[in-house]
Amino acid sequence: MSFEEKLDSYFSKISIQLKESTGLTGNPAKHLLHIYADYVEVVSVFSNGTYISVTDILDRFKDEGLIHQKEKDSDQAEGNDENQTFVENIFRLILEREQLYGNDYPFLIRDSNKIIVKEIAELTLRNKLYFFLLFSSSLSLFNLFQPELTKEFEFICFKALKNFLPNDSEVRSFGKNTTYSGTAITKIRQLASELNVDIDERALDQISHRGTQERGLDLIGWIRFTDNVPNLLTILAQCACGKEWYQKLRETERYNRYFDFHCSKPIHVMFVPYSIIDYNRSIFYQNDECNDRIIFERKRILDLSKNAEVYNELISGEFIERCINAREDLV
DNA sequence: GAGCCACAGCGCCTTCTCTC
DNA sequence: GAGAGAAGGCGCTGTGGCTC
Repeated sequence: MSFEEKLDSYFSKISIQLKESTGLTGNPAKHLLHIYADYVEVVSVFSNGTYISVTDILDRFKDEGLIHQKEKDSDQAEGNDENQTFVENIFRLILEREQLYGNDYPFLIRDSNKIIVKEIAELTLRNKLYFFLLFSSSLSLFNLFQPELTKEFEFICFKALKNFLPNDSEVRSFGKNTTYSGTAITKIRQLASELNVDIDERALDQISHRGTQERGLDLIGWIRFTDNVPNLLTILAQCACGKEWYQKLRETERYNRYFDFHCSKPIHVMFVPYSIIDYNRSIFYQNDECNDRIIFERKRILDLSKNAEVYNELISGEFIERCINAREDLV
């Protein structure tokens, strides 16, 4: 199916709904408020110019089975209060995002309990980049476009890592957008040659000789010296859009065994499209998952996307434009 | 084009933890 | 201690890229 056909198919019967597989249905997971906030933002995108309120989201959660009716009437009043507080907390988080992202935030908040997308004419490229990251973190809602979103997320991360490092540093894509070719072993040898590092042949021998993909490394960046000693500041990066991104945190460590970095250990980093900054407490949500890693999440990626023109290079841009202009019947 | 591999999502099952 | 929900493990499926 071509991209155009996918667009037509998707927008002919559009429906935004939390699926059981997201792990967000059942009872509300209060430690995943940031994921629910993403969902509210997505619903708002499809509301086509109308405010989405706390009450709208409460009704929606009831319809989707996230919020259940209590068996006893006596428990229902307490349950209603809990549900109201839960959704209000989501909107409180959204309000924090408005402060955190400033002009890059593509939504307007009114009275702390209503959200709407900015007027289409007022949306900047940086606002649209925010949408791209939001949709990339909502793959379960946009399953049909998963290949485009994940591939282009890696492209955005490539640009962000380039901007993060000094001008004369080197950044390579080793994942879906790679310029390296051949089997995984061939690609790793090419990379080792560029880095001027020795290879641990025994470790490399553990890789399937028919495997072609990157073995957990999506991006690599390093800062060059003019000498030829492979004692470098090296960044090994993994990009992940899936809800369980934290399970991929250690994948780049394989390269500690493949390469002999002389007298130095590379820095392992993770790029995720999620907005996981807890603005008030100055920590990450799910911070227990990210030990010993530098995380580039939605805010940091957006900040590092200094040239928002990169949005115009995205195939997904057409999808995003259609989303902004779409109206979901259920809202 | 077939076959292989990697990735991400999904569903089922088991185990663990918490609440009553 | 029982029951419910959460968490983790495992295998399957669909998709896409690559080699042969």
